[in-house]
Amino acid sequence: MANLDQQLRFAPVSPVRAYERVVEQIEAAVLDGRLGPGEHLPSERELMVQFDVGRSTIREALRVLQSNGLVRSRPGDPRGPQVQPMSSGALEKSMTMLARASALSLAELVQFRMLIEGSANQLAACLRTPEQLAEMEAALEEMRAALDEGFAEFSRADLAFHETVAKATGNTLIQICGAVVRDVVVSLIEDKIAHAPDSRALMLTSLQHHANVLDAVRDGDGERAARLARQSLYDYYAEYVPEEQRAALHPLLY
Amino acid sequence: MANLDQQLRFAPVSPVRAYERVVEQIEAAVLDGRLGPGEHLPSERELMVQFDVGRSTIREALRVLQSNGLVRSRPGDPRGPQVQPMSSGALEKSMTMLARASALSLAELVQFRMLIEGSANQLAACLRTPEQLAEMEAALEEMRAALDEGFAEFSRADLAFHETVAKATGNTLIQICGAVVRDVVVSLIEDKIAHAPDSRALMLTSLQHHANVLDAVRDGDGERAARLARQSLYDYYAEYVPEEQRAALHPLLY
DNA sequence: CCGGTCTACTGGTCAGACCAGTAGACTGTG
DNA sequence: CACAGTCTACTGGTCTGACCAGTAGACCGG
Repeated sequence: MANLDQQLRFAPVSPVRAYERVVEQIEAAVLDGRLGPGEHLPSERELMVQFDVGRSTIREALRVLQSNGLVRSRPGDPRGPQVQPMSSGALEKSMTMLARASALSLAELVQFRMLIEGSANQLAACLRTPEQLAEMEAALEEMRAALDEGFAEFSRADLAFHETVAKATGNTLIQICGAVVRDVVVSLIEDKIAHAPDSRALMLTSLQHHANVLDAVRDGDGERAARLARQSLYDYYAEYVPEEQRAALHPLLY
Repeated sequence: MANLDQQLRFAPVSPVRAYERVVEQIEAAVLDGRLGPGEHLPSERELMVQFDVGRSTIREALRVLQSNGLVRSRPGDPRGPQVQPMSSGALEKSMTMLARASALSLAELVQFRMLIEGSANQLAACLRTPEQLAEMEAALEEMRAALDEGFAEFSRADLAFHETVAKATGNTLIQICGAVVRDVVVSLIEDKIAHAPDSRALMLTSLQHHANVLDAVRDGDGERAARLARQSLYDYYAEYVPEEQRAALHPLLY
């Protein structure tokens, strides 16, 4: 009896639906490479005889696969559903969902962004190619040009700059996490900044900060790039973070 | 005509399917908090009159939502599909997929993990409460106790230790991203390590590394904790990263 | 060679049916 | 009164069969 309590614990059993079996098989075929990007699955009516299930079952399976970005159905295509090239779209979507739904405080988001973008700049400073450096210079120039076109335009150019840096790291996860957390932070805060009394002054100091970071990247000084990037994020957002949570951001400024 | 070429570029038009509209609406309701975890949607037959579509359309929408982890349908439940608490399951799944399809290299994953866990230790060193420090000590003790219970058990204790550190940062995103990337990295590599000729030696050095990191955390020395954490991850995983990609990890070791 | 028509398919949607499973009301019993 | 069993009115899972709009490719007339 002690055995039954301590060792022989059973897991709850859940019925396996037919459409899940279909998903599994197709998923496995794609992941094993038996079905490469660009290739086509049989039509729904053909799949339904191969799997020996009804069309609705096939369709539900295809819906799941489609929402995971593995296949795409196009009405009228006589070749059937097409296997899509691997993309990080699903990852980005689920990450955005989590960030938007789990009631994250601004402090957490800014802290995370400081973490990601700091390291991104550090890596970019050490790993960038000359072409990538040129892209960053161009992105900074875009920001300067957007100064007179209003805050919205400037903000777009700002995001583009950060994206260029992220791309230079060569790390997909940094790009995705960076993009997601940037979008969420901006969406939480843009109104307040746009209506700030001296938004032009804000833009100017922001531009200067970006220029300083880019200098460090140009010099290949990863540590300085990271420090400056974190510091400028802090300067930009700290005032919107409740004072009692602001201390959590300080350990990242060394 | 120059106008048409340079400015008036049209985007490809894609028909919006009915089930997508249904997904959008329910998704929005969940994200806005109008529908909280644990609450129930109307039954499929009820939804089908509310949205004025057929049942198959409703079902395909629910399949998508279910595959994204937002709702769960249970046959026979008279209350209808239930909204699920937010979980990182979908995120983990899509990241695992990408990794298995080799759209994510091990180098990227390890690099990202070094980044996250380095900063996590840095924050934990500065922000931890005495209780959290005690939890980490306990987790390390668990690892020591697991030394003789085989590699699988040791690995579990290892992951638990990292989770404790992540929790001490107080940052949800760090916890989630950390957990996901840890799981993915481990699942990619565990066989190779478990069958290593001297897995006990590996465990011993790993234990020592963790103890060193914990020392730094105890001292409140964030920078040292970060450096040690990154270094030990590098030492642990570098040999499995193809040599030509290993250089991308070095900028994080300063 | 080329623009239009035709045809045989595709996926998207709907209606209706059946089944197995569930929760909660109902029942008869002690 | 308490409680085990039955009943009932639902639920979601699946299948069938139908219709429509859209597409690709064959076919055709110029």
